[in-house]
Amino acid sequence: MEEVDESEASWFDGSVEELIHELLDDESPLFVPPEVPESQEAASQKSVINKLISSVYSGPTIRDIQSALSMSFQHGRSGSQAVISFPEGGSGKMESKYTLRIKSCGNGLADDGYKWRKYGQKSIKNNPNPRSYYRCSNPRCNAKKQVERSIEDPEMLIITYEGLHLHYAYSHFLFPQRQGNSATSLPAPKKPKVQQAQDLENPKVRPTKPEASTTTQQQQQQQLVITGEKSSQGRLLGDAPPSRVLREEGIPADDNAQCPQGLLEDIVPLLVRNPCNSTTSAYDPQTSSQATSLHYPSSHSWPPDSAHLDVGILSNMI
DNA sequence: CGGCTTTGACCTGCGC
DNA sequence: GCGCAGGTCAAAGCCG
Repeated sequence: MEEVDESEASWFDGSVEELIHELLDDESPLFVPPEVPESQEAASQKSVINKLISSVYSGPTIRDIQSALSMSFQHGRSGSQAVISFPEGGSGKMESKYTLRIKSCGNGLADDGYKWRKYGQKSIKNNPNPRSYYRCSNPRCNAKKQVERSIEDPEMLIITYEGLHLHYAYSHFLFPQRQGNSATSLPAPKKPKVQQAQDLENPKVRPTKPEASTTTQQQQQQQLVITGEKSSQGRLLGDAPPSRVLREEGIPADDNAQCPQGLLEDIVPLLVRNPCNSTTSAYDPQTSSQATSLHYPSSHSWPPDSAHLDVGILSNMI
């Protein structure tokens, strides 16, 4: 693996445009195979695998991210605000991990197009809100995510993704033609049970009437805040499936909105890319699952009413 | 009946 | 080595 450039690991505290310019220096694909201490044999095996992955993985690049983010901000209407910052990185250990912070005013759930299965919940020290652990329900996929609420802002969801999805997003298969909004195209979520689960994860914050709050949510969507970490190589790293070619450059926003599922979705979740497409819909925040891990509809982990995104991308490299 | 959530127990890593 | 905190397991129960 390449050397860590500590200078790149510092927090970036500027506008999204500035960050994008920074990032554009790097045209490398986002997917970087993890590097861990390993035997020579294992290393050589991994090398072969990496080559295979490289041969089929041709994106997304930082430019793709830029494209997506730009699109998101366009959709976000006037007043969209994005602040991207990178914390100190370079712990030395590479992690295919990134965190997102989502300020939600609805059910507090989010949808990333994947189907998750909850496998644990744990109360965290100094945080009254428990942390939930989810695994991709695809048995061959090692992607995981943790969902917890911020201490400072109970409406803020902190979602940590880890691992790579070795498959397409479920929504890609189920709703390949859907128009822009994953949420609107979804069957109405069932699951009243959610409320119970929701109380668990968010005992203090109770969503008000979702219908009534729609307007407010749309207004709040105008604020988009992204923070995060990037790899010490200046490379964003997410749990992108390694097999999809993504070319968003030159694609009209609308076209892109019609095919929101893709590699980029794994890096920049659906809502980040189309934050405003997911308003007023059949999506009922009150009935959607807290667990985000039932069937596809309820497994959508990005609430259409999310008003505030705080994306952090962790990828500490050696 | 299958798939999922819940939840207590167990495992593991880390700091002291 | 011990204790704590975080992460995972797995049995039980729920739900459609």
